[in-house]
Amino acid sequence: MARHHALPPLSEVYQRLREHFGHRNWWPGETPFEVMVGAILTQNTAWSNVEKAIRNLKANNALSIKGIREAREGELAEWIRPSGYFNQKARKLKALVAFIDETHGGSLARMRKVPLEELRAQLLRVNGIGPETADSILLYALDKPIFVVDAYTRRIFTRHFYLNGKPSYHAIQERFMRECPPDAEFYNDFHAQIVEAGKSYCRKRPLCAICPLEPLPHSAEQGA
DNA sequence: GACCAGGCACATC
DNA sequence: GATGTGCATGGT
Repeated sequence: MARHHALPPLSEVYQRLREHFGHRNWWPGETPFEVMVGAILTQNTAWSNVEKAIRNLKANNALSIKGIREAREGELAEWIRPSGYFNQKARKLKALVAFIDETHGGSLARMRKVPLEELRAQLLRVNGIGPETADSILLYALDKPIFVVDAYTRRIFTRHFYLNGKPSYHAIQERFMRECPPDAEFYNDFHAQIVEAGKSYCRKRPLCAICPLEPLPHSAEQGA
């Protein structure tokens, strides 16, 4: 089914979300490194589970570059067990720290100085870091102006006819970054608004009353 | 007891 | 390049 009139620009979508949810300026995490760890632990996992894992890491003084460097992978896995996929994620945390050590001398300050595109390419080579995790780290831990695409983004904007078919991660990211100013603060809050809206979206229903976006008569998913 | 959640690597065609 | 599968916990 096609739309017969023009969609509001993405900036207006952002404004509507923001009026509904208020400013988020978001990512739960006290330090940039904690944000990086959270980005890995939350892969395909509810944040409530990640919180338990983060608490365990803190309780064992392991939520730091040094802490993860010195921990054995086995005990790391036990600490992060509540976040699921704990064996894989323990390996991923080790890989992240090894990358920071080997490529940036163990310094986030040095890492932050690397230009966006180069740093993104470096991150994508690290085991366990794919496009979304890389972009979450760049935007939320390092304040780089890059738009994070996630399952909520895909679902919501497909249902509201901004996306058709099954566009790639890159295609969706391009769409947002072409229409929006390259501003880290803006990308930060926009993505936060999308997550907030996504959480209140019922997965199986075309739309929810709470969704501040324009109500639609039917779902746009499944090639409609 | 299914089904799901802020993915990713790897195998296979 | 597209598609399928394993990874694993805790909440609904």
